[in-house]
Amino acid sequence: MNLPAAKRRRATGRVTLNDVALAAGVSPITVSRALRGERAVDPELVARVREAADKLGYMPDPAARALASRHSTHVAVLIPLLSNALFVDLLEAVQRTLRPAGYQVLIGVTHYDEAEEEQLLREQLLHRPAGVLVTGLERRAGTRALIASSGVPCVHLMETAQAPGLHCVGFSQHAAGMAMTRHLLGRGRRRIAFAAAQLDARTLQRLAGWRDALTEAGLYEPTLEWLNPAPSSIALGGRMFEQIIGQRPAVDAIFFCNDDLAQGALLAALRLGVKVPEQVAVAGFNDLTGSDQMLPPLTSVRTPRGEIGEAAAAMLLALMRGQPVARPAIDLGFTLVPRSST
Amino acid sequence: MNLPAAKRRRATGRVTLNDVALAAGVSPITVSRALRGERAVDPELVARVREAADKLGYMPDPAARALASRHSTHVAVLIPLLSNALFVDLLEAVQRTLRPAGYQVLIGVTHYDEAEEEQLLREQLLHRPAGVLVTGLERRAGTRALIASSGVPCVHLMETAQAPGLHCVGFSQHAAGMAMTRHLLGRGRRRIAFAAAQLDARTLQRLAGWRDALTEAGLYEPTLEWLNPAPSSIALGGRMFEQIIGQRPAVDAIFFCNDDLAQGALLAALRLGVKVPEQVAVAGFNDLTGSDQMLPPLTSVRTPRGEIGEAAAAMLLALMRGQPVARPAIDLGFTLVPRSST
DNA sequence: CTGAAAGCGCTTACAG
DNA sequence: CTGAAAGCGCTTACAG
Repeated sequence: MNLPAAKRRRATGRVTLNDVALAAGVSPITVSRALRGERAVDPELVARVREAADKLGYMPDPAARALASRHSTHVAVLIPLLSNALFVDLLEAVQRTLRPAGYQVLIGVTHYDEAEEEQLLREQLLHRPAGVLVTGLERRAGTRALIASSGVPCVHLMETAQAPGLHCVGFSQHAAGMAMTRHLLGRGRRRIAFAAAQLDARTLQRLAGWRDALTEAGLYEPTLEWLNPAPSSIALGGRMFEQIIGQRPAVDAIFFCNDDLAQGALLAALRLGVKVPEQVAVAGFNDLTGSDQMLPPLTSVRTPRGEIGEAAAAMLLALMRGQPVARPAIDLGFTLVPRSST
Repeated sequence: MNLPAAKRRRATGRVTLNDVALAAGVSPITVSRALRGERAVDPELVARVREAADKLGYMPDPAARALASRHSTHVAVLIPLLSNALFVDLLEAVQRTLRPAGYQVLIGVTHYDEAEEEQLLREQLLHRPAGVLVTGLERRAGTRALIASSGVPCVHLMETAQAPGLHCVGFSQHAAGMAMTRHLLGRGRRRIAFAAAQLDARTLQRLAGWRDALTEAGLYEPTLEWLNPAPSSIALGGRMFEQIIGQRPAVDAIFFCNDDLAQGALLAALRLGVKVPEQVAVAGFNDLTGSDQMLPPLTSVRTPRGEIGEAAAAMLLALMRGQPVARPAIDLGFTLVPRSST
């Protein structure tokens, strides 16, 4: 190895494609192709290259690869919050599916802020991600344009709709809102309040489902809506419960848009001595951890976020590989979980 | 713009450093230096370059930058779980500090598995991160060697210790364990059980703190330790509470290693009709969301994870910039939060 | 303070 | 099926 000094000047000590090529006695480009399993390379050469690569401990440099191919192995994932267990479950499932396929997940937390989402996406796109996963279907026109013009494959999480070129995995938030409301109606409740925080797009779809179910039953009344734009939390659920019970004692059921609110409500009921479900039924959404441990156990809707994360990641994988996608819009449904709180 | 075809062949349409250089009438290298604020560049030139870059909407390519400089703008962060709010708070603080400085966070979830941690780090290191953040001080020798030989600056989260070359931000888990135990002793408790799940390094340090405080008081007894390697959860806390109360009715206080367990215990107590704190006091750790809403509100230890995330990220920032670090080991303390459960 | 040259480690696009 | 050439878009190291 008598390379001229100039050749060694910036040597990083890293094992490169070239080293493998020399060891295997082929050209670098053949190593590249053999290792990526691209095109037809003589199986015997592939074996020789593999062996040399293993022996030298060769690992491709993602930066060089990204620069040359104009695609990194990053996948950008944009979620509203990390403090909602829902999105953590989603993320874990995405990571579980994408990592073994050789992709790195870049997480962006939008805090339910459309401007922040656009800014994050703009930054992520600089890294030439191989794919993008975003939460929900609604966003700024600028953000949508950014995605479209980037040409990067994109799958939408948590909601589902049919539209040309749209890829999404989720379930009908509206139908889930209706289902829970009908469950409460089925238990004989007549004054069913809807209590929500955050008021993001999906919460509003559940609200619409509740509204439609009550209207259908001839029991809809605008004053039964309790909407609070503040972030969802156990403490807020307690306050909302006190408020509703205090101002509308005739309410006989409260459908909270998320389990943390409902859990807070159950704790407040215990504190206040309000009997659940005798005096008022309490229902939640998402079936978060702890809901089955509450007193009484909380009726909720189990949402398939793990499955959504996996299916969306699998769909993105196909898109990134240029493979055909059988169903571009997947509805994974939901499960009503009746417990003693209703 | 009459470039020969060959010049345009692989044009990406992206605005490059070269485009800015042409527009500003300087060499590309001067643009590079001006934009990075490196060395002394004529202020007038800097202004001209900035203007040209803004006008063209130039954004540097991270892959090209990483390849040439051998450092990406990624920071790898290794945490045990995303399903513990503690680490989510940590992560949010890290992101909040690192993103404005131009760094992207790559999250690795180790699931409390040392082999997985090593594997994740190995993958992350391929991306030539500018820095690494890891949770805790204990890990495999191989993982430590990987960090050391990479030469990438590394800061340790959640624990603190003095050692040459070691950078860490945290607090004394042992002292916190002692403090809570002494609080219980101060409330007249004499048979104080310690109930833990997961059994990671930090949990065991709290256990040691509990043990030392009880030994000091002449009240230590091995059978008061309830250690379960299963993942921590509200449901598990309920089961452990039932078990302890069932098998050792004389226990007059239980110190749970994490708030989720303690919350589950409080719910189980309600279910079983066990009076808290009259019959048995219940304490938790980390002061997680909802603990102040429990019935009775849960006594806990507030841990400064937000501050830890910020301080660690700031320290890493200094290391990545080659700046001196005043204090390589920062102890941010903790706060005992007494509530009605003890 | 500024620049021309070389190179980071890969892949694309073209030949054969 | 295999390869030589060129290039991806930056920064390093050396001069001046």
